[in-house]
This record gives sequence, structure tokens and C-alpha cells, in this order.
Amino acid sequence: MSGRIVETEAYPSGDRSGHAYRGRTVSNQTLFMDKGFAYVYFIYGTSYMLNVTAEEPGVGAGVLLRAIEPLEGINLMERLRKTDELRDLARGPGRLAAALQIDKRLDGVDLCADGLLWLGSAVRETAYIRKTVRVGISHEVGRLLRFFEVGSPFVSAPSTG
DNA sequence: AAGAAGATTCGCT
DNA sequence: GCGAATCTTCTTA
Repeated sequence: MSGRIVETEAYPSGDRSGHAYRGRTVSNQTLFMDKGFAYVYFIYGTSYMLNVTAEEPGVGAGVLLRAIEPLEGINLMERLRKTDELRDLARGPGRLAAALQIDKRLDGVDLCADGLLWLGSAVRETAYIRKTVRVGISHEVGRLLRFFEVGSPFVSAPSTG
């Protein structure tokens, strides 16, 4: 299965909302890997979240994948998500992870190598990207670090701003 | 050792 | 629109 990323949020080094803020621990160590690796964690007892590391080794910064536009394997995603509402399959970080069957096994996987999960770059026409404040955090709320494709129905929270 | 908060989602009112 | 669900991690005693 595959999809096109339409919404992300950045958690730079030193950001108080980022998991790397208090330094390296056993659970967030993959966040400190080189660029392009997966950082997966479980939250609220309900949802997995998928991040892509974004800095040099040891720095601790990542990009949260918040929504994708489902492309291939929609049938399988519907089963994993227990809904056949296309728009709801991966609209939201927890839903995205569920649709792609993301769990701790994928923590630390190299997303630039051929494996269970990887990132590709598709040739496509220019998309319009807008940035807004991030969703669901309580620190450094004002920073414009959420990025989404304007007009996509597969984007999660407020698409305006 | 216990409690609270957390990058959310779902179901019900 | 609100609150419960439910687990991991960090803080405080």
C-alpha cells in the first residue's frame, strides 16, 4: 500500500513540544539517528505516531506525518482502519499509522532504503503548501510548523490559515 | 511507588 | 461538543 503525504508537522531540536527536548532516553533514541529514519511511538493508549528524523546524528529532531492521501492498497487500509470511508483512512496521525499498520517494529527503520516502509519522491505537478500552527500541543504553540496541501480533502485539522 | 500528562480517536449526547 | 479509553514516560514523594 502507498499514499501521498499531504500534511506534516516539524518538531525541531530544542522545541519544548518535541520528544527530544529533555534529552536522549531509551524511548526516544531513534529520534537522534541520522536523517531519514522512522521514529514511532505510542500515545494516549490508543494511537501510534510516525515521524521521520530530520537532522544530523545526535541532534534529535523529527517531522510528524499527520495525513496521507491513500493511493495503493486501499482495500487493505479499509480493513486495518475498520472503515470504508476513503477520506477517513489516514486523515490524522493515529489513523495514518493504523492504515499503514505502523507499530514499534518500524521504529528505527531506514526510510530511504528498500524495506517494509520507505519514502519515495513522485514526479508531480506543483502543489500549494500552506503553514499554520501545530495541532494538539501545549508548548511553543505559536510557531508555524504545520504544513499541508491546500485544498486536499485528506488533510486533518483546520485547513485554513 | 503512585500520579499526571500526552504530537489522539471514537462514540454518544 | 465532550468525555472515556488506555499505555508509556516523566515527575514527585
